[in-house]
Amino acid sequence: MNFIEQIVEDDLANQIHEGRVHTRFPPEPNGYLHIGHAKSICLNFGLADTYGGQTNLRFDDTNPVTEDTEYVDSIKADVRWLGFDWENEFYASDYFDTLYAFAETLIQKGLAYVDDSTAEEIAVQKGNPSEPGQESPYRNRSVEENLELFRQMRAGAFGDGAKVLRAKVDMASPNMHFRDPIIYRIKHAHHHRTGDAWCIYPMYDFAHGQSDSIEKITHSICTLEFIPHRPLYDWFIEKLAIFPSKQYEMARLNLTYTVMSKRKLLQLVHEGHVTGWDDPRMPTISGLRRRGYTPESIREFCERIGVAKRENMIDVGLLEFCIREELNRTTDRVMAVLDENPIRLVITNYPDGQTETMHIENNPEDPSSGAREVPFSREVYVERDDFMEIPPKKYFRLAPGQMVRLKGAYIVRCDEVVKDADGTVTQLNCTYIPESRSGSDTSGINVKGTIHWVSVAHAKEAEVRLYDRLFQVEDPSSEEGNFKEYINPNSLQVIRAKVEPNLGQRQIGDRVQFIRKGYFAVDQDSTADLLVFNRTVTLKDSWKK
RNA sequence: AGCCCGAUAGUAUAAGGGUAGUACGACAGAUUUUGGUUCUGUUUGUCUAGGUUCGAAUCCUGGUCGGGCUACCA
Repeated sequence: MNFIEQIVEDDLANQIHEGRVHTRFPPEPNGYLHIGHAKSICLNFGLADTYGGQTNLRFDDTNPVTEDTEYVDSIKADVRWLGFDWENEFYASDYFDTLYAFAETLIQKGLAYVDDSTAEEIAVQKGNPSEPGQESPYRNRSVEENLELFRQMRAGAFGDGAKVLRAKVDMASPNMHFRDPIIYRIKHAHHHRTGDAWCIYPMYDFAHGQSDSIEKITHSICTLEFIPHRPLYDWFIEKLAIFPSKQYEMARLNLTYTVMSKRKLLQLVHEGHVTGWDDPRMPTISGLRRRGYTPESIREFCERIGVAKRENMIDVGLLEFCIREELNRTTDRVMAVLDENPIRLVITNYPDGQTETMHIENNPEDPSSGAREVPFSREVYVERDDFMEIPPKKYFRLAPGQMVRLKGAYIVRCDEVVKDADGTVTQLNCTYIPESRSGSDTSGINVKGTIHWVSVAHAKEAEVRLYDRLFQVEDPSSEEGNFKEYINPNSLQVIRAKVEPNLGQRQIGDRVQFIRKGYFAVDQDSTADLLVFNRTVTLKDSWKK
């Protein structure tokens, strides 16, 4: 049980809200969701699920300048894809009237004032953490004057930045957020939902907690950086005498070899370091989806990383473990030779022109998956990596004089190596053992190595995109200089490959295991003529030369 | 400097005063027609100094280290 669940159970035991649990997931629609959001989504929806509560999806859309419906749509699609359904779909902008009324209430109580100071002046007034701030010269305007001014602000009488509404709290507080925080600012900007109805917009601190309260949220979960905001959150709720939602903070997710801030991800997209928010190298939900990750694997990951207050850096290997674990159970095995120009293996004692149909099991982990037919003939492609002219001691693959099994077919022995003018190996002449046919092997020969292959006469061409980590260092954000200096220049390698003919039936999004190579998903760029595969993750490889 | 948060194997995360456990990783072995999977085993930990207590990872105090706070962003 994590500490949040502990709090919920305590509250339940104490009948805090008549045993009601109501959470919310509050994204700002100014970017795509990433794996860090998935942690929050799983926690919030998971809590409601575990304790019989509800979860609202609420867009925190109080800054029209950066927000857009494109993001609203992608966020909804991503949450659904992750497997969650919200009780209500709300927008902070739904509450603009209420929030405005709250502001007037505060003014009337003498707890807010209109300030004509500039941003710079306000910054100076705030002082610094070790010294108290100074009061604004406008701090003691009368209630009537403040009301009048605020109404004029709303009516559009002033330009952007001319005035702000500030809460009157405590300019000497050691908590900087208490030093008369700005709660409304003037922005003559078009809002993606309210259009031009407003020219003043509430700040986060004057919108989030109140929205929670309006929705009667019982447990409002956010990340650690909001801890200093909590006293303010409580202060507004107390002064406004509204439903007492409570805020709890957990550590955000950090993953090795990537960045997780929306600002940085936005840069990667806008500056073309990746192809878009859904680039398979991105830690976004849409990127992971395109990469071949499943919702189940992401939920499993979120389950395993836990929830706590200490800052953490999760090894991306754990995410990979989660997807391998699922794909191992669920995907068909197929053969693909991932080489631009693979080695041609010629079986000299196999009849020219003959084709045999091999029946190869789809998934040894799942007997119900059945078998498929794979054509075998005299010439097959094999991986360049599966041959070494001078092999090290424990090399189980092809080498002069060495025998291997061609997966699902015969055992062959390498007799002769053919090279081109540059000395590059182009062909291996082999002989096969006729009695070693898979499933009816009477040869009595035991080979250590089994390799995959694709019949030359039947092979289909495919494009394969091999992805590696986007960054070369574990924590790009903590390194010297700009994080972009640490982008991995080899994070994407696009190659042509030879694949089994029956792969032509696959649809976009389908996942397979290329035997001995990894898990791959059919990309949306696939056409009728050319399948495109994204490598989701490699297989574990315990072979060390 | 002031205030706030945190500290348990390499990485995460449990243990609510009573045997420090789990997962991932790493290493070793077994099985294997994927050097995959599976199975078995091994490895490594309570930041520090005091205090309270029969007993402290847990409670208290000081220190150390890490992080946050001084946007008309959220």
